[in-house]
Amino acid sequence: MQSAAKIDHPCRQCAFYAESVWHPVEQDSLRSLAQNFVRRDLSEGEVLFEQGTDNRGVFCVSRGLIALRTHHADGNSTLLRLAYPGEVIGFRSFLGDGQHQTEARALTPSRVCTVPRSASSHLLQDNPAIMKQLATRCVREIDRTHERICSAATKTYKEQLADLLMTLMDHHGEQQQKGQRHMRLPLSRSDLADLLGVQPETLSRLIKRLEKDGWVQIKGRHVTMLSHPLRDLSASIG
Amino acid sequence: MQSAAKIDHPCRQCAFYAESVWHPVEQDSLRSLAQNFVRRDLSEGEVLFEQGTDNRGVFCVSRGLIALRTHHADGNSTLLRLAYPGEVIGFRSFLGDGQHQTEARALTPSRVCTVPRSASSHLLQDNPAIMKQLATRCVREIDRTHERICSAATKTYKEQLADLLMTLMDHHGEQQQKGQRHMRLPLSRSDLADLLGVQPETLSRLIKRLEKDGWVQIKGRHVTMLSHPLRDLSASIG
DNA sequence: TTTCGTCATTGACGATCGTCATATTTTGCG
DNA sequence: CGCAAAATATGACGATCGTCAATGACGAAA
Repeated sequence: MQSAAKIDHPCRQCAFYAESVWHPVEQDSLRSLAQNFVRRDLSEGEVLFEQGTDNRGVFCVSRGLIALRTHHADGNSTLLRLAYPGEVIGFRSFLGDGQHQTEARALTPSRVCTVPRSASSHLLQDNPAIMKQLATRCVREIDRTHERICSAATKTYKEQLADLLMTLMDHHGEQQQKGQRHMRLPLSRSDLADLLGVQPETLSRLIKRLEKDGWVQIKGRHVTMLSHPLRDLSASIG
Repeated sequence: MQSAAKIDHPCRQCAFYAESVWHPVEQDSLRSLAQNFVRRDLSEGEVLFEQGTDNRGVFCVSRGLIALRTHHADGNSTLLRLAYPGEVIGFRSFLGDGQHQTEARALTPSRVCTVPRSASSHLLQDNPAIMKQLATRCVREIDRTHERICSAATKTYKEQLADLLMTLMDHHGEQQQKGQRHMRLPLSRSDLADLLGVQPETLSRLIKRLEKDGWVQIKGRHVTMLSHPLRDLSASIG
């Protein structure tokens, strides 16, 4: 854990900071909250918090990609969701029983803004505006899980994989040339399969099917896809 | 909408009331909140709120069973979740953009405690203790959706159906005699299939398989199951 | 009671998925 | 550069699911 960076706002990409700009009325309390921000950089594969440990605060993803995973009693585990930049994680245990029910691991080199529980719990707990912001985060996560349920009920695995690849490309796409976009895939095949709820062998065949359609090319962790047509894939595939 | 019942606590089963007992420190604000409770009885099939309408408050289910469903642009719809007694619904749109993204329909004759938005929005919005309660509701719903994701990833449809039937039996089981429990199934086959994410034909075959195991007997809406063995079904089925 | 419409079940068949086994590729390290 | 371990891909096969079509059961209204 680094020492707090108290000069200016330590995390301009942080959604908390952004909202303090959008809502000037609440700015004072949020500014004092920002004073307690701690910036932390995570290397690839580094764990932000482990399942079963005490909640130490609320985290906002600034850069990179964080995977939230639950480990079951039988040794298996499930990749619950990915946290992209701008999203807040850790509020579930912060508002709940105080214990992380998931493990948070950086899939790429990442940066998070930490609001330590010790330093500002009273500020978070007793301030209705900030409580509402946290509640809004919860609402967004509920929306996301609802969308996921609808996706699972409506779309095929092939479409879901296409959607996932497009979202990843939006966040991790590097350069764009000759109508193609490229990225380094931040997830392993196992993680991709886990996220879709299929077996790794099935995922491999899903990838092959997408490649046969010509929408995308995946070799190892190198992903290349056409810029525009893939955008319509989830709608066009029957 | 009925007129408010202001004598005593109108809804003793309501979780809001229950928590006001558990946390005496917050009792005053919650008692004044309870003054605004409106009790509303819903007949089977009646709609509590429709998708796309403005949020009119927060609802707590006292009795019965409420189905939350989203209608998609293509005419299809997805049954997102069931709300059992003690659960709070409507807070998503209350805390969010103010518009219901789901339709709430009573599957059985039900009773809900309504906290009208107009009467108590300031109380809900400006009181950190109540905001935290609402946030806690959000956390619980996130937990439930996470469990659902894990179930979908881990269990077979057969096990998921067994789990669902057991949960329904816990809430709607009527009498218990000779080691058997009985209930009137509160959901149609289509709704059951929707909740599991399968087609109605598949659900019918899932039921047939459960019946062949001898765990349960389902004729129309009449469900009879053994009291104890089914409890272990989800663990024993390989 | 009869009729009609809706809901539920059943059958058949093609497509997809899970599982196991085996090959191939990639990755990390010496 | 080369090797070993891990990750990924492929093949085969049984089980399950979705789809379409047809049948059967149930309830509401005449």
